[in-house]
Amino acid sequence: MNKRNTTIQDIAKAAGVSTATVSRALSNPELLSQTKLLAVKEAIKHTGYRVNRNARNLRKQKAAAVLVLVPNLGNPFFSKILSGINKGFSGTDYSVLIADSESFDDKTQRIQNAFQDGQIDGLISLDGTFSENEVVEISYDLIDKPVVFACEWVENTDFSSIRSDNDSGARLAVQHLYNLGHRKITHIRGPDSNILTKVRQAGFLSECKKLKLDLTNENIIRGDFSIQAGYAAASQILSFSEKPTAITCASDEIAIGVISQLRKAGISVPNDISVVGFDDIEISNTYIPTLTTVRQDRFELGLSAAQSMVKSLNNEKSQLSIYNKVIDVELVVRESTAPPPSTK
Amino acid sequence: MNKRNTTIQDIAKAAGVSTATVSRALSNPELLSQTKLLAVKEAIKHTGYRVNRNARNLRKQKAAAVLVLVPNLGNPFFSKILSGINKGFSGTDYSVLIADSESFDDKTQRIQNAFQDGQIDGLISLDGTFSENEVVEISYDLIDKPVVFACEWVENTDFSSIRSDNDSGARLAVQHLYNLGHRKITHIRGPDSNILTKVRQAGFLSECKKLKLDLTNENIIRGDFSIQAGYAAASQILSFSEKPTAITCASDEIAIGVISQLRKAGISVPNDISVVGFDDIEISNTYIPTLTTVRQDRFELGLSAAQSMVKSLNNEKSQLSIYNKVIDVELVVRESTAPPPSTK
DNA sequence: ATAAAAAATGTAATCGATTACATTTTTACT
DNA sequence: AGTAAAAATGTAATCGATTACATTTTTTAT
Repeated sequence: MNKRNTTIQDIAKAAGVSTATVSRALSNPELLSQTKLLAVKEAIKHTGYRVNRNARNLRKQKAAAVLVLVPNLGNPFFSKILSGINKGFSGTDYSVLIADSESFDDKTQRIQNAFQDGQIDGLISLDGTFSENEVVEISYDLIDKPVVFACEWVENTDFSSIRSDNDSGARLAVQHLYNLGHRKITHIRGPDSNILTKVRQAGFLSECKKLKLDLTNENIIRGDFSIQAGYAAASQILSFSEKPTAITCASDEIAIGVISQLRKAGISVPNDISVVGFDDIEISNTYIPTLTTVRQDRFELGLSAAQSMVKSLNNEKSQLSIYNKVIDVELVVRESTAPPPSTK
Repeated sequence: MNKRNTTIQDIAKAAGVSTATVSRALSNPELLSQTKLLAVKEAIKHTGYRVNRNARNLRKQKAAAVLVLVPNLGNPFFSKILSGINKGFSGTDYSVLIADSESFDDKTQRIQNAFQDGQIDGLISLDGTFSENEVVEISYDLIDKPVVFACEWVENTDFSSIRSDNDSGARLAVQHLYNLGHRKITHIRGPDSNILTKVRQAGFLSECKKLKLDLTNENIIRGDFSIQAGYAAASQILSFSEKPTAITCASDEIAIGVISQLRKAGISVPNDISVVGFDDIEISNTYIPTLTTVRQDRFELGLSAAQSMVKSLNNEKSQLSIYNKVIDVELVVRESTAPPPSTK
């Protein structure tokens, strides 16, 4: 029942070599002669030996784990990214620890602790809402430790980052509506503090200007990424003297909220108003109406982030290099957009 | 830049005590005199010392981590459970590792490895699809190590398990439809191998019998939990000579797929056919029509699983005890159900 | 054939905390 | 006051792998 673990000593004895040789067989097999290597491999196979991670990590001063910081685990948007991250680490020795920003008061404290405890070698953050102070805190402690932002990021910092082409996404949505004949378009933005909000709104406004569309303060409605924000935005829109003929949203959830609320007020999507989402979450293809949206490849986002982290982690000697990658987005045209009523 | 870590030795020196005393201050403060305890605490605060997990774990032969096995991370259903699990471990010393059953060929191998490498102290599985052989494999290696199944489970085994009251859920759906006047109800079940499929179907059939409803082989349609399965099931139903007036589904996703497909064939939900889902995922409250469904408290499921795991983990000496918990479900009545057309 | 260089292997220190066991100090009781 | 019991503290071995350094063996070049 309480059999002592098989250790490197046992293997050494069984194979008739020293512990150093066994260790080398494990991590630098090219240093060994065929004979000894074979003997060690044989002994390992025979005993079913497995290295003790704690011992290795203690000696190597590593954790063999990375922390993934998720803004809100309950939000299905992130799980697909996680899935990609997991994929990116499968086949490596690294474990993936997951932490939910929401579940602790002081996330930088949490990150620092994890690093200082030797629990993690790197950080992948899907959460871009760090204040300047917080950035300093994690940078200071993470000297020599890689940090990668995925999906969201922090402006004016030099952390690695993998992101979607949010600007193009916002523009594609506007272009699509413009081509359908829409001239009065409202954008429902995400939460104020969010970088995605900023970039998508900028893309929206810039494209509107380029197309010479009139812009008033009714062109932007504040929200957050939730369905509830969509409800609220719809109510606002209903109060406008001159309603827009089309809406672009900073997320699919907003879009769904808007559609559902407009419908309650007797306004049909897309017959009366067209709606474009952002993200292409699972449901968008099945919602009624199916949602025209800008697809972000979330799995790829996670996968790339993991891969760039692995690269950084292996790059022991050289100073940390910054990887940046922008992933293409794609406009998926479905039922929620149509020409504006007047042109019918 | 490369400052040596602060160790227990440094603290001992600073506080004028032995390393044993420092260690005790960390894990058994009640053994120490006020004076020494204070001195140690002071030194720790002053230096910002943090224990090295690898060293502690090596010595204690622990991992201070648990593995959560998720059938498919990309599926939003699980993220809320994960969130609960995370919550359950916050405030403890344990880290949560997440693995995706889908991402490796041999999941028991993966689990065994994690245990043998000393990477984990326990396993929480959201995945109940283990063959007899696989169960033996994990049981054998996990002697003394806690395993908790959450949401799904494996029959005829004595692992701890936290689950929803699936039987009641299935019955509640049937009762609700019966009360509305429905007499011909079809159930769309989940994937064959899944325990939830089995239990929900049994609940459905048993309740139908209790209510003296006629049952033919058209009362059960095979599927899996996906939207696509809903599509397929809808097509089958359309081919029935005598269509049901109501449908209960093994998941909300199925329900959404069914509704969307029926609608394409010109059949309205709930006017022509009523549909009840299972789970109450995020979208169910916003889908058009909003979905009548059986709510599972997924966060609670995860939280309970984590808590029972923590209990087992702390219960060092005593033999492993089995915790079982059944969590109540609740019928949430929304727009997708109505009396059958004939009674209008 | 021999010296020098390169490759292979071994010895033992090391990573940092925990804890069995030994020792000292304090408390309780006669 | 004196002794036994209890509490507090210390010493040093230990967990299991890695690696600096030392030593031996093999290869290469003259």
